[in-house]
Amino acid sequence: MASESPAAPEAPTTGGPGSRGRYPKGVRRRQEILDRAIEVLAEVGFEGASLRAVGEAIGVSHAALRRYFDTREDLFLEVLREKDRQALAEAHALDRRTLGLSESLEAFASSVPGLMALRHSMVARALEAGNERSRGFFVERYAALREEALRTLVLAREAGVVRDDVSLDAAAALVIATLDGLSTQWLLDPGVDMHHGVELLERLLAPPPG
Amino acid sequence: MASESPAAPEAPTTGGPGSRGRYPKGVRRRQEILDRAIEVLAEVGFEGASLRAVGEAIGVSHAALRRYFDTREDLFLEVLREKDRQALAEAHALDRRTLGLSESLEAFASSVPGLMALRHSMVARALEAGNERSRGFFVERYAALREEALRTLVLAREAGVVRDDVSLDAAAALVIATLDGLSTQWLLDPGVDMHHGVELLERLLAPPPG
DNA sequence: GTCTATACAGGGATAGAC
DNA sequence: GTCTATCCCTGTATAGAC
Repeated sequence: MASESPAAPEAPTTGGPGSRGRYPKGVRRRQEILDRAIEVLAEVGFEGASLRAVGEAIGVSHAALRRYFDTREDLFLEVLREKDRQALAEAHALDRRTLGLSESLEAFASSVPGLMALRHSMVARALEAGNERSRGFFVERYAALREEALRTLVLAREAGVVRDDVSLDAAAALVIATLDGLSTQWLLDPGVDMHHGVELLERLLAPPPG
Repeated sequence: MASESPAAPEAPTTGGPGSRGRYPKGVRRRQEILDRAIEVLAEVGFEGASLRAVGEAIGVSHAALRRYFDTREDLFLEVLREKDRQALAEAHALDRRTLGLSESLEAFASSVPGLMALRHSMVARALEAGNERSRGFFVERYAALREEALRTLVLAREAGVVRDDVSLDAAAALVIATLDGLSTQWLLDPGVDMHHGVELLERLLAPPPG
């Protein structure tokens, strides 16, 4: 039907002109590559994922990757962003009237090992000076996680499963930190039982039976 | 006095023969290099610390570094190990009859930003396949941290500041996870108040006033 | 517009000179 | 014990094929 000639491109998905991969065809291709990259990254993790290795696994040259992603870091961030989108979509189906930390735990740990290692590596990069993209991404991400946790905690308090004398803001940061920290320990040593820790926190947050 | 000729070396510090840097002279030199490396790493972090960059800052070639440390990863692990030793020595002076999470927090965050980023990067590496040295180091490290936390919790319970109905083992993992996770959030966004989170956990662990 | 081919600077690891 | 020279791999950049 409609011609896709460059003279009359369908509207770019974002306002920024001059960028690459903004027009429908390129957008589709970019998404294809991103999807494949997610699979590859899940397998090989951060270190094994040189642009050349990823490109070869996908069937393109490493230079082609950089047509769609400005930099290696960018590609990885997009992978994590996409994974977050998927996880969020799944989470939306969950019941929110209990604290549901254990469920959050599932979502947290559900990521394939490779992607968990990737995320950890990217957080580490974000902490180094001079990686502003990564830093911005994770600052926003953790802020969003805390907000999400806060919403859950508000509902949980209304349901009567959270003590009245705790700051929900502080509790939100604590919950995220717990999931984060316990998953690190568990990834290092599967003998560490994450559920014990999570259940403990859930119980500590609950109001005393009296 | 005593000759230091290779024919009659003073006893190696460890039993492993054939290793490098085992004899007094080499041990001293190795410690010198390690001390300097700690300073450099604290400044430049993980990414900025190529062997060539570290070597240049110290005044040796990158090849010389590898006389004392098998690999770059090895050098970094030794830096972290040495830092842990120092931190442990300082911690021994602390009062153990309160939970003292805030104090632990200080010790935790006291590391220079560069070293915190370094530690994070090395943990990330430990999670990837094929980095057995790093993995082993951090598996042991977290186990030691949990043990230390457990000892503190036992004393704290005797002092009456920890609820009777919580598993101290689970609490130990939880405490470490909290310090770990909160410090990540704080490093990313200094607007996050770690003390709030830590105090909350301390209060949640405390027995109800009734 | 999309991709390949190629060049470059810098990395860790290694061998051999002194 | 330390250095220089070298190897192969990396991310990044650019030129030009189609």
